[in-house]
Amino acid sequence: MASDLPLPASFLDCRVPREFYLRDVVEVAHALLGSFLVHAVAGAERVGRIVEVEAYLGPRDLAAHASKGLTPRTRVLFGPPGHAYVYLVYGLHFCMNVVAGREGEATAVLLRAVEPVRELTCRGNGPGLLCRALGIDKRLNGHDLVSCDLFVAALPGAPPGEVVTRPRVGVDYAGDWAGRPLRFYLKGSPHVSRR
DNA sequence: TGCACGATGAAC
DNA sequence: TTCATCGTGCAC
Repeated sequence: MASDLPLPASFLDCRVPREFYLRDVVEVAHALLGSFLVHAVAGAERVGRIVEVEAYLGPRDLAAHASKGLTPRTRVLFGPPGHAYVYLVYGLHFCMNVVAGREGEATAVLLRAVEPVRELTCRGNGPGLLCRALGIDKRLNGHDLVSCDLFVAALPGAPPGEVVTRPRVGVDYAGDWAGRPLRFYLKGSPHVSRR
């Protein structure tokens, strides 16, 4: 791993609390970089270190799903923070967001890439691959992240490293919002998605 | 009820 | 650059 800290036998003790998500979405996006996404499957912890994220700023953000308003699909986005918003893109791949901010703000962080740490089935450089690697699909939509089977963990004192800021990927349709610098990734990580 | 189009990934 | 593949939102 990029930061060769000793890893715990189980990441559950390092799980972040609800308050972690109850902050400004850009702040949460930065806090997620360098932390760990954990999915416990059949007794095994699948773990990836988050190296790339994007922030989506709610209904006013034309690139965000929340800009469609409250619909059956965006229900989870408008709900309480610390929950997973998982959806199908292009009929093929799943993407996972973390709901952030206050309930009703519908702000969220898209998890775009992880560095494989433990028990991953493939590489995780890209939002679709990330979900595939960790075994995340639509069934986890709305799942509480303050739980024992899908959660974010942060090691105390883990140095996140230098962060690169760029426009978000694949949102050219969003007008003025397309160019906003809301994509963040760890500089030099070979596990970020390309483009 | 139908239709256009994705917050992608992989192949050509 | 093209294509796979299907849920969603919106037009009609």
